[in-house]
Amino acid sequence: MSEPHPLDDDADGRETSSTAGIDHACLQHLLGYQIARADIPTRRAFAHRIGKPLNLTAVEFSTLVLLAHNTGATPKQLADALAMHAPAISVLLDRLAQRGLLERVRSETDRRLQHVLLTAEGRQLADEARERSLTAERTLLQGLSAAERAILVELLQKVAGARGV
Amino acid sequence: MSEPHPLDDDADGRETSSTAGIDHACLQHLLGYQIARADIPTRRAFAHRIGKPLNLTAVEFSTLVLLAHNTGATPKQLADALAMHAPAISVLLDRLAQRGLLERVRSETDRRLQHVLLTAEGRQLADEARERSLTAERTLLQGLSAAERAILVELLQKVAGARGV
DNA sequence: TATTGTTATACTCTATAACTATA
DNA sequence: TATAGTTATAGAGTATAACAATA
Repeated sequence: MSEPHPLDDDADGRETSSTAGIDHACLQHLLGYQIARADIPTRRAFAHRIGKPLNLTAVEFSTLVLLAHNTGATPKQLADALAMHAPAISVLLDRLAQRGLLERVRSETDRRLQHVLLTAEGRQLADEARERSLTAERTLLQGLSAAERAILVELLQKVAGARGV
Repeated sequence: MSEPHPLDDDADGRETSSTAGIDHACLQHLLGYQIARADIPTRRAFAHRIGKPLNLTAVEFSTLVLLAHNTGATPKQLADALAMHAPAISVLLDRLAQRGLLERVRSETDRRLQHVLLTAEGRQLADEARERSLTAERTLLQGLSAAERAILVELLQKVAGARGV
């Protein structure tokens, strides 16, 4: 996407080679396509800077950061915030608990509920991860000005809040 | 995301209820998080307007549209354009071929290559799908001005072209 | 009767290795 | 020796149903 014109044909009209790219101008205007494409370097940057070194998936990262700022959140709240289903959150929390990063305690006032609490180790990892996320973000968005970054985030928030159907 | 302040606590400092949302301001500035959130209504709109009525996944849709504008593209070119691995494209094309939407013909000049061609039915479905995508796009982005839409697409393209690592 | 959370299960996606046929 | 494409397979992610405990 950084090349000026990544089309197949040369200027003199030579046949398309099998290794050259094809023209995706027909999809460029579609938000879903652009989101999917922007997601690729974003996930790669996450994996490189956070995921692999800290052994965290994207949702594990989000869960830890959310819990660091929302002490005692319930699994249901996490599921809603992360757009995940209850069973997925359940096994996710199992995994993080087994690593000693968090604990689940029954609510006193409503014994159906649990409150999820980070351990000291969990909080430390959450802080480390969030710090790394700032570096990763800078590297990923170095082609954009500060104003452009702010606009991008704002517009994505508008899309996220859209009804869509 | 459309509410002004979707925080847990009421103004008088009442305790967080289990059903209220939690504060994700700590993640709001992260591009990966925003992309993941914007992806949700986008995929929902796709499924509602195109995926279910036309029985197409997002990559199947993209494949048909790409082929409609790049007659005779090779599986490798499609794999590169869609950021998919060769085996995934292989079974994807199998599925679409079995539905009578496309055909694969061996290249005369290099018999390792195939050229993928839409059938009349495939081309018709591609046209129908692309037409529906315009409607879906309008509905999804009705909260944004035309200028904002253009900026959003442009900024996402910049991100897609970023090195990121 | 409704809600929270768990377990079990199935289905899709993705990733890799191993193979063929061509060059 | 390298490339295009296929098959087989394993792994992760995601979805639903069935269940237990509590309200």
